[in-house]
Amino acid sequence: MTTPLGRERKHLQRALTATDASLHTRILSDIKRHILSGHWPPGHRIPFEHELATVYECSRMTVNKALSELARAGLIERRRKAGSFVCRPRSQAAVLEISDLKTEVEDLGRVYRFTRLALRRHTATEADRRRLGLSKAVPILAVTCLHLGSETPYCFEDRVINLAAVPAADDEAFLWIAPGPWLIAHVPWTEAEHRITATTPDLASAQHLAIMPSTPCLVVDRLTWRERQPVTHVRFTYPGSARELIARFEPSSG
Amino acid sequence: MTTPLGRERKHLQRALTATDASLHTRILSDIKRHILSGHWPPGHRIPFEHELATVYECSRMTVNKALSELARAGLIERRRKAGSFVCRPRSQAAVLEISDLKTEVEDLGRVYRFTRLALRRHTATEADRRRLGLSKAVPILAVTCLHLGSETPYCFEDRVINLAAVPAADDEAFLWIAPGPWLIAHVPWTEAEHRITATTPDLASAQHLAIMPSTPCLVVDRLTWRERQPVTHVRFTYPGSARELIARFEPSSG
DNA sequence: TTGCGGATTATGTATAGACGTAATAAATGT
DNA sequence: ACATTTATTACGTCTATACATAATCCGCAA
Repeated sequence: MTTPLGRERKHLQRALTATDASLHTRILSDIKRHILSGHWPPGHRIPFEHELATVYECSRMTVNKALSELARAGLIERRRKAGSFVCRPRSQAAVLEISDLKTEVEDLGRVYRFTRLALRRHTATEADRRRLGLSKAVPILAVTCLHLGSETPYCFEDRVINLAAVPAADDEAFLWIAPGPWLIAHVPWTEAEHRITATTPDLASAQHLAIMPSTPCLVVDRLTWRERQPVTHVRFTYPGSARELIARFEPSSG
Repeated sequence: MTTPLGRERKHLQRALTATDASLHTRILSDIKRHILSGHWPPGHRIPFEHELATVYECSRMTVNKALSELARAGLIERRRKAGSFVCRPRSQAAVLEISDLKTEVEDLGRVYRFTRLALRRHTATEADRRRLGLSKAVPILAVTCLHLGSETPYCFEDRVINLAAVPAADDEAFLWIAPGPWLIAHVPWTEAEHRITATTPDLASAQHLAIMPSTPCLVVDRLTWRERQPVTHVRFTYPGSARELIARFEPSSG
């Protein structure tokens, strides 16, 4: 029977579940398993909150916590009165982990080193403004760097920094710390947009990377904002052979 | 004063908050704003749950819901007894939205069409097994397609499907529906790994795309599993000029 | 000074109940 | 037959409380 016994029942549940973490975690992974295995196909209505609460002998709030997380993860869709339904998989999405270059190079088992090439402070030219999506001629800092793996050119970095957004960058020479890590440490939180293309390198890149101008290169453009204010634009040019961007996608973070 | 007035106080709160959604949503976005603006820098301890509960005149559970979400989003870190702290930004990560090719082409304002080229059913060769990460010689389906934008070659698709994982694919000719959309509709949920590289195209790709073999191409390799079982491997080859992968990153989904 | 043990405290999990909200289904009137 | 109202239902939010858990703080002793 389902007489409400409160705390007493909770302890019973604990004893039975044992090994696993919390109850709502267990409910969550149970449902996730049903969905991932295909046992509950897209469109299938999963049991109501009160039904699951009865099955797991817990309160509706506990079930709600599990279902809410599944909804935020995009595995289920919840509709009032109707119930909760398994979503159809999203258009393929992938989380592209773009760690910093040091980690990247060292993951390949090579020794990381970078050299700062040019560093120039000036007011934004038309080209700079276009790169940053700015209309005003703010002061900017232009930096170029070469990143090496075991003394072999690995990546050419061409960056402009909006000094109006990051005044502190003006006091930095970027000889001991690369612009990327420095910015991460000094600009609290950012939004970013990445553009990934395959092209032949421009002359400067080809020269610094010591490759033929016809070598296909992977070019990653990153524009970073903070509170809608453009902070920095950077172009990374990798010789196509040197680099693979790897992205993983799983339905949920669990 | 902070006399507990329960429901009465809740209605007062509603009146004050008005415009916005739910209380825990408002608490969440308030805190997020503090972090994104840099007002609360990384490492900063945000107010305790009970403090926020007092400020917002609500119960601790409501604050808990907001803080839990922020923790799951990676904006804050929570430590028992110590409190909740603003995280330092993750190594740059980006959500790469790889929608289906139809949408992709139509977003460029062109008319989508695809043609199926070859379709062959056979047991997995050594090369196929390597592509899928299989050790056994299962039956597979090999398909090649050409995707066009306004009758211009846009992308060459070279795919193998593990028929042991998706037997139903054997009855499909892929003349009216492309393999990608068909699989999404028939394989419920999947994990995937993407590899993105820049290279010169192989002969078949260059020929079908009607480009010079020296043209830099963006190559996207996608390996898809379901419950750890390899489902399909596909290689998309885009002429570098035709394609940009765009990825956006924000600290949280909100 | 250093190491250990207990008190303190913030978060983590769960509950039972309440009311709001939106969408469906049923009953009703035209 | 169709439109409109009403009732039902399941999710959404919030409360007040309880106890678990783990880390820190503090005092005491070696």
